[in-house]
Amino acid sequence: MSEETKALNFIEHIIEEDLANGLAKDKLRFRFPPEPNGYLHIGHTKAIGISFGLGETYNAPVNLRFDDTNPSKEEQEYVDAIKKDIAWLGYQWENELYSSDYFQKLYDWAIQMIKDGKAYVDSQTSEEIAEQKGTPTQVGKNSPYRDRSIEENLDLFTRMKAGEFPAGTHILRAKIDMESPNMLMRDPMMYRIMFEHHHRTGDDWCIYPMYDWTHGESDYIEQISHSLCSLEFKPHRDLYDWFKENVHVYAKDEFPMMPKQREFARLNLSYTIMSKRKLLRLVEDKFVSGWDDPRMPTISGLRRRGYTPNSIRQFIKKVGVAKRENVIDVSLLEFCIREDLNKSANRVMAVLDPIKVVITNYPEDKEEWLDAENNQEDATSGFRKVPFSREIYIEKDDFKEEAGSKYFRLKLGGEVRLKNAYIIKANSVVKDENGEITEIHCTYDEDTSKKVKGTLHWVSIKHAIEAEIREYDRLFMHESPDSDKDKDFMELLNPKSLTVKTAYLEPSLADVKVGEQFQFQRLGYFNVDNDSKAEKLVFNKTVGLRDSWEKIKPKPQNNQTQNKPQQQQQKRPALSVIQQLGKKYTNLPEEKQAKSKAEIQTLANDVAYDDLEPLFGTAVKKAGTRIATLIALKVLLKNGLERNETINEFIEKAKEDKNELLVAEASEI
RNA sequence: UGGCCCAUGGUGUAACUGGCAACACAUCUGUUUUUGGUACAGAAGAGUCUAGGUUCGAAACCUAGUGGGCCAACCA
Repeated sequence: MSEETKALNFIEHIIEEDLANGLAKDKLRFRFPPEPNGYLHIGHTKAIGISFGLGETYNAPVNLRFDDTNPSKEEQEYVDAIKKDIAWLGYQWENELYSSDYFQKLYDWAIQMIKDGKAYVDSQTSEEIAEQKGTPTQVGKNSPYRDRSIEENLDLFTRMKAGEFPAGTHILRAKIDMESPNMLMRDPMMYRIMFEHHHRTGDDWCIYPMYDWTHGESDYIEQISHSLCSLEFKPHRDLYDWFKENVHVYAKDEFPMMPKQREFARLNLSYTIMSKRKLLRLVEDKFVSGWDDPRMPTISGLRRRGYTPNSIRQFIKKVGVAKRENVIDVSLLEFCIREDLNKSANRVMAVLDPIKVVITNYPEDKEEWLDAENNQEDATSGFRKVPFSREIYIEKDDFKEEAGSKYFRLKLGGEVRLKNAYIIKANSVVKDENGEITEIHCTYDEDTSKKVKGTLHWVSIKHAIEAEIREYDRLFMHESPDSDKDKDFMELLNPKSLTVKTAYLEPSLADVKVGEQFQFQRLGYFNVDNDSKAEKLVFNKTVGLRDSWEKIKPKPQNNQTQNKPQQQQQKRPALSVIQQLGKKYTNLPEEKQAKSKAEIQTLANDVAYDDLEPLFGTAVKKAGTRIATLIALKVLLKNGLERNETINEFIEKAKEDKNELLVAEASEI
């Protein structure tokens, strides 16, 4: 709605256009229609964000409607979980509704359609019906029951409802077109018989309406203006419209507006799966502790992991809305949570992988309580006291006996600052019989004004409290575990997705409460897990801090994920580099042109003629690419390639070009 | 043997009825910093899948091709 430079997505464009064409703004109405058969996940937040977000920007009502037409799968538990998650995200629905609220109305309309010859009862088996339906490339055949009389249809259908027939014996179908290229239009099913207890209507019904019939008409009854769903429902749109137009004839006074279905691409996140079925399997096979395991992409999992509603809403905003298949990099999600927590989380000190430091010139019985700032990003957050004493823990990673100048941390003979405390200098180490360092002996200096490169976090050993820390890595090793057709997704699981550690924390954390969030200084953001008790604290690592040291530090062993991108870059074929250089060629100043040219000439030595030839067909207007091709060609010729018809043609054509550089290059041959 | 949808830096999204391809993340440089964080400043990276066409001018419009996705549950 904002009047400023708007970068609207295609759905907003549609709405703006409808508004411009006379749709009253107060007629805008949206809905989010989950089926209560599972937990909501990060993929759903996109749909939620779109519809509820539209409601917020246009100040329009958004209904939460449970699409509960299949009692065999749906449960109240899921209804409750879904409501909780949406509310937690901070969205408010106008009405809490259920498709099952409309069962009677739907039934009445179905009767009307039978009377108008638009629906009929089919009494074949599901196999027979499936066979007659044809395939995407083959048309279907009419059912032998397609031309039953209206009376017979009415009789059968009312008896279906009355429970006179066993499940599977009859269905109600819309009479549309068995030869439609759209399979959904080949006399789709409207009702099936199901003797199942429904979580809301109990045993009132034994026939239940199908999705297409129910969903569209629910939108219609609620007078939804824009019904937004994901791409796979695109083919359903024809049917959505067909049902809608037919019912409109019966109800246009009561329900004047015809809703409009539009489809967007669903969200995919790298290294994670979104299928409810597969997520369920992770739960059932006990690979995770439950739907809310912090590694799960469910909303409840993210919540337990420490993701905030705000961070998720930001994420959805940044992800955008379009119709293109996409895979969002998890780093974007991580950026969003860091951005949020950076402002709000208090900083504390915790050592996850301890090594003991003895400050030899600090008196044994002395202790001091030093001031520590809670959050420098938040002026109101204040200070707390942290205890300092002769023996402290620092991270193992923060000490090396010897290290280069790029290592800012503690090394023998070197100095570092202890955050909120003194500057220490490492003098010697104590080792055990295996040569493992057990203690680092340091001396401290009370002058804290000195400039030192590194600052370490630490914890006084005698004041430290222990806690369990759960660190998480991605659940899958594969970038898109959902789409690998050769492998079952369970094979792609990361066996090291959970690491449990015992950490030492500063004592101010003694009475934290479940859900509280902190930044463990220099390590990352952590929250107090549901399992945490006063006697045994448990923290989850929400996300690490950005770590530029991690990227540059010398790596002891090959890390697969780190090496992969580099390999790809090295493998980049010479020809594609030449093409790229060519693209920019004509825009470069002369000296850079010369440089590019030299580079192309070098690269050309690694190019085979067969690979180069296709470039001769480059569009005329892409002069740069043609120049690069020409330069490379000249190298090949010089290396002994024989001229042929194609080559001559290419050169002649170049000579006639309007681009002078190209002509010049061509003339040199 | 079909129908529909999609194609813009590594990733994701923009570019209003054709007019210098922008923003975010990621990457890389610096500066500041008692977090190798944050903040700030900057850099690199795309002639918009290909080929034709329309036009003074095309990422956008048209045609064809290529590539990807979706469509055959008494699921939603």
